[in-house]
Amino acid sequence: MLDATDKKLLVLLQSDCKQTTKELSIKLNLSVTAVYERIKKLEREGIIDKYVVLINRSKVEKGFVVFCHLKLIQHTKEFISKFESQVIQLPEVLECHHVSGDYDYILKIVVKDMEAYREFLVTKLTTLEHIGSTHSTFMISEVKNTTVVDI
Amino acid sequence: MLDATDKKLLVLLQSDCKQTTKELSIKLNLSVTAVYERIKKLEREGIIDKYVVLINRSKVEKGFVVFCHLKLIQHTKEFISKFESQVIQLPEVLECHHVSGDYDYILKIVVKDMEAYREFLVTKLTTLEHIGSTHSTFMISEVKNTTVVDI
DNA sequence: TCTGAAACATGCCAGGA
DNA sequence: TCCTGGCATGTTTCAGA
Repeated sequence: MLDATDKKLLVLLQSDCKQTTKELSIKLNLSVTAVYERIKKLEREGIIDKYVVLINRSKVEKGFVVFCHLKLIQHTKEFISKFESQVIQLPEVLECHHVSGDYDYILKIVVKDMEAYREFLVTKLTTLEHIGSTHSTFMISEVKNTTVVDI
Repeated sequence: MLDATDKKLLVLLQSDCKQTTKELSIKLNLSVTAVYERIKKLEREGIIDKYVVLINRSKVEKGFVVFCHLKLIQHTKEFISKFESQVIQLPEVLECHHVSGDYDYILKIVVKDMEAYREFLVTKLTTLEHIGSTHSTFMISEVKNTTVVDI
């Protein structure tokens, strides 16, 4: 399993994966090779999933974030899997979570502005099959948004 | 501004930032140096925000995701900024969005299991000042979760 | 599982078109 | 903004503890 050094390493990499193994080795009091092998192990085990760039959405005209709560008209297996396979295809939908409660799904949608969202709703989202109702909640400001999981 | 090559480059880096500039140069039909300079430009402009590792939450005992809708008792500037500065400190809270609608905030919280969430609610979240009410929605399954913004 | 050194690949900076 | 070339720096492998 993960020891304290692995956990520390994961926190460091989650904040900045461009650090060299040398920098990491200093922070962890290990040799360069030791760090290298620990990283490879974490990759092999699938704990490290991927290395990605995070971009500044507001600088590429994607600053408008909407949380859309959505209900299906029925909860048959067929309707669910049909809806899910279609929603995955939509690039505006960054996240789709099947959830408990009044609504079936919570979607996080990113577009340019309100007009683009209206267009998305009308031409894309509500044209999916089996959708009962939707309820849109608009983001006013982003207080916190991190990908770093504290282990 | 961003030309088509920049956009393609950003999509590639958002999916995998460990690709070498050589690999990218082939995919983009450019020289290694040209790719290198475009990346540096995107970093300078702040469009590329950071390079991070994404981990597999379920493999590190953080597979339990909760969306918590939260209301403040009042909306004075003081209460808002106090709440926001405190919620940022909580490592279990990956996201906190100030939103329109019935609730003031939507939080995305990641913990080990229901018991850990109960503990978090009782000892951390509800001890913050000025909180009116909360409504927790539990994730049943993750249909889609990407950081890639289609530009 | 760690260390240290050696081979190899890549990142990065000139200089010029 | 692009290319070619070369040096510096990084990654990766391997033997040995």
